[in-house]
Amino acid sequence: MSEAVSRPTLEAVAARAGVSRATVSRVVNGGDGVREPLVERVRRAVEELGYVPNQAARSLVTKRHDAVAVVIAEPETRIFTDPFFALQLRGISKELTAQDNQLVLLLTEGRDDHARVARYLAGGHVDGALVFSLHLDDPLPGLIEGAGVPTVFGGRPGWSGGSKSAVYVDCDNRGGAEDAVRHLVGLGRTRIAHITGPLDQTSAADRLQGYRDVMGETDPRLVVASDFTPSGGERAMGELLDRCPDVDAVFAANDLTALGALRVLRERGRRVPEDVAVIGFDDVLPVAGQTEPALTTVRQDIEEMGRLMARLLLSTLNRGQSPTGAPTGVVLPTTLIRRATA
Amino acid sequence: MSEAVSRPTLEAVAARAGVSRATVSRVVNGGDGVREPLVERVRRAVEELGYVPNQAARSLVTKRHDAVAVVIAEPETRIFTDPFFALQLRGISKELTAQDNQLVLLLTEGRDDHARVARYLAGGHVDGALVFSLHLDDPLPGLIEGAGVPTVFGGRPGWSGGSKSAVYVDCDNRGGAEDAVRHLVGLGRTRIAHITGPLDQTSAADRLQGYRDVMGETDPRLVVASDFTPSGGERAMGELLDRCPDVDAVFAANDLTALGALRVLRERGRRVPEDVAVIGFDDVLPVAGQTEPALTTVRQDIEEMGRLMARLLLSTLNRGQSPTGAPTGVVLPTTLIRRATA
DNA sequence: GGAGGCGGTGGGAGCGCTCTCGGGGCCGTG
DNA sequence: CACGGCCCCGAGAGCGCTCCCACCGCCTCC
Repeated sequence: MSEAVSRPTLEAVAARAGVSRATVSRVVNGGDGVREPLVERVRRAVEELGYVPNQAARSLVTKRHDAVAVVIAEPETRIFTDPFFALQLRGISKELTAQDNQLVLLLTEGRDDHARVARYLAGGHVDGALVFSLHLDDPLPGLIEGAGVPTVFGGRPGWSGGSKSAVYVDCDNRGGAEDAVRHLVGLGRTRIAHITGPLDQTSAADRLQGYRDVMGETDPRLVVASDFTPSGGERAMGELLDRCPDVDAVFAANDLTALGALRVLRERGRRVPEDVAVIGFDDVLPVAGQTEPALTTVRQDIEEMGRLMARLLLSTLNRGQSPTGAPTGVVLPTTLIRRATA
Repeated sequence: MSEAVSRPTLEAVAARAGVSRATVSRVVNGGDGVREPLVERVRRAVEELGYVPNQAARSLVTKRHDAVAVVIAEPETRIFTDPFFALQLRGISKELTAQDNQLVLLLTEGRDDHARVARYLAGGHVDGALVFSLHLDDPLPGLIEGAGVPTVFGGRPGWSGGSKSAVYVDCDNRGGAEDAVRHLVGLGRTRIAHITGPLDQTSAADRLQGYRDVMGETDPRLVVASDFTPSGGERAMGELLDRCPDVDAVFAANDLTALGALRVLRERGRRVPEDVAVIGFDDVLPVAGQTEPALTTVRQDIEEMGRLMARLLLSTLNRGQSPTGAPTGVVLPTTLIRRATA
C-alpha cells in the first residue's frame, strides 16, 4: 500500500474549525470552558478529518501514559495448565478498558528477565504495574519497589524486599481452607489429609494454615507437599494412601491437585465420597464442574480479583501516589461449593 | 514516597559527559560514528545518572513505538479452558522481548469492543498487530485492514473483509487430520467417526476436510458437530454411540474434545482402544499426557507458531510495509504422536 | 456610564528526543 | 607544502501536544 499517510494533527483540526489549537485541545479533552457552538464545530472537524490524538506527543507533556504493565512471573508452566491467570487477565482487561487504559503484558522466565522488567518499569513507560509474584524468595517485588512505580500485587506477597506497605488483592485462603476442613469434620471424617501447594507461595501456605487452624495437632503424615498440578496431585495422593491407608478425606490445595487425587483414588479402588471425601480450591469451572464425581470446592471469584486489582491501581494513580490512608490489602471472601465429592 | 523525581534527560547526560545531545543520542542508539573514548565517557554518564530514554519523546519523532498489539477475539470462554492461547502468547512474548518490543494485549468480547480495537489500532499507538480471529464471520479482519496497520493473523483467516493477501501462520490442519485418520485406517478400523470443532473456524473446517480426504463418501452419521470443549465432546460422543453403536474409532477435532469423548466411552463401558480407538489434535500436554489411557494425538508446535507470528510481523515492519514478495501464509507441519488410545 | 470582574479564546513556550546540516580537525595526495 | 576529502561532532529545528498567561469582550455593579 501507500506510505502511511501522515495523520491529521491538532493544527489541521484547528484550521478546519477556524479556531486555535488550544481550543481544539480543550474540546478533545472534555470540552470544559468552551462555548457550545465552538464545541460543535470542532467536533465536526475532528469527525471529518478522522483525527486521533497522538499519544506520544500527549505523554511527552502530561507524563501520563494511560497504560499499565501486567507482570506475570511464573517460571513454571503453571500459567498454561491453570485457567487462573487467564481469568484474572480478563478481569484486569475489562477494568482497564473501561477506564481507557492499555494493558502491557510482561511475561518473565528466569532471573535475566527480572532485570529487564525492572528496567522497563523504571523507564516510565507505564503509569503503574500489576504484579503476580507468587514466590517468597522472588526478588521482583524489591526491584519493582526500587523502580518507584505504583504497584498492586495479585496475591499477598511474601516478606521479601522489605515492602512493608505493599498493596495487594487476595482471596481469603485461610478462611476458605477452614471452611473446607470444617465441612469435612462435619461429615464425620476423622482422618482428614491435606495436599499442599508449593509452600513458597503465600496462597498455599495460607491454605495449609487454615487446615491447621481446624485440625490442630495432627498426624504429620496426613500433610503431603505438592505443587498445584494434576500430576503432583497424583503423586501426593499415592504417597498418602501408602502412608495412611485409613485416610477418609482429602483437602487438596487447588482443583487441579484434586483432579490428580481423584484419578489415583479411582485407580486404587477407593470410592468417592463414600470411602474418601475430596475438596478442592478455586472452583475453576471447566475442571471442577467436570470431574467424576463433580468436585466440591472452595470458590474464589478470580475475575473479580483481577478487576479489583486494576481498579485499585487506577484510583491510586488518579489521586497521585497513594496517600497514607490507602488500603494495603484487600481480601475477598470465598464460598464453599458443595457438589458430589464431599 | 517523594514525588517521582524527574528522570535525567539526554541533556543532563550530555552535560555530565561534556558532549552534545546529539552525541549522546548516537551512543544510546548504537554508537555508530562516535569515537571510542567518547562512547566510553557517555556510557559512564548514562550509568551514573541511571538514564533511560523517554519513549514518548522518541516515538514523537521516529513515529515508531516498538510495541505490537495482540488482539484476542474470543467471545466464548475457550481462552480459559484451552492452554492454546497461553502457549501462543508465550511464544509471541519471547520473540517480541528478544527484539525489544512491547506486547499490548487487547482482549475483546462482543461487537462494541471491535470498534474500540479498530480505533486503537488506527490511532497509531503500535507498529503492528497480531490477531487471532477465529470465526469466519468476524468483522475484525476487515476493520483492521481499514486501520492500515501491518498485521499477522494466527490461524488462516476466513474469507471475510476481502483481505486477499492476509499474512498468517497456521499449522497443517488438513494434513494432520489426514495422518490421524490414515492411522486409524491402518489399524483396521472401518467405522471411523469425526467429532468436529466449530465449523466457522478454519482450523475446524480444515480438519474436517482432512477427514473427508481420507474417508471419501461416508455415513453422514459418523460426523458430529461439536465445539472444541470437553463437555461438547461428551455430548457428541453420546450422540455418536446412540446413532452408530458400531463405531470403532473416533478422530476428535482437538484434545479437549477427545477428553470428553473418552469420559463417555468409559461410562458406556467401551474399552479404549480395544473397542474404540481415539485420536485428538493439538497435543496440549497437561491434557493429552494425562488422560486414561494416554491420548494419541496430532501435535502442533503452538509456541513456535506464536514466535513465528511475531518474527514475521517484525521483519515486515523492519523492511517497511511488506513488499509484494512477502509470504501470505506460513503453514507449520504436524506430527502424529502415538500413545495408548490408538 | 465607567471600572472591575469573569468566562472564553488565542499565542507561545516547551516537553525530550532525533536528524539534518554545516564546520572543523586530520589524513592522504599532488 | 598546500589543497581536497572524509570523518566526527555540535548547533538547531521541529515532532504534536498541553498548559500558562495575556487578552478581549461582555456583563454587572456602583
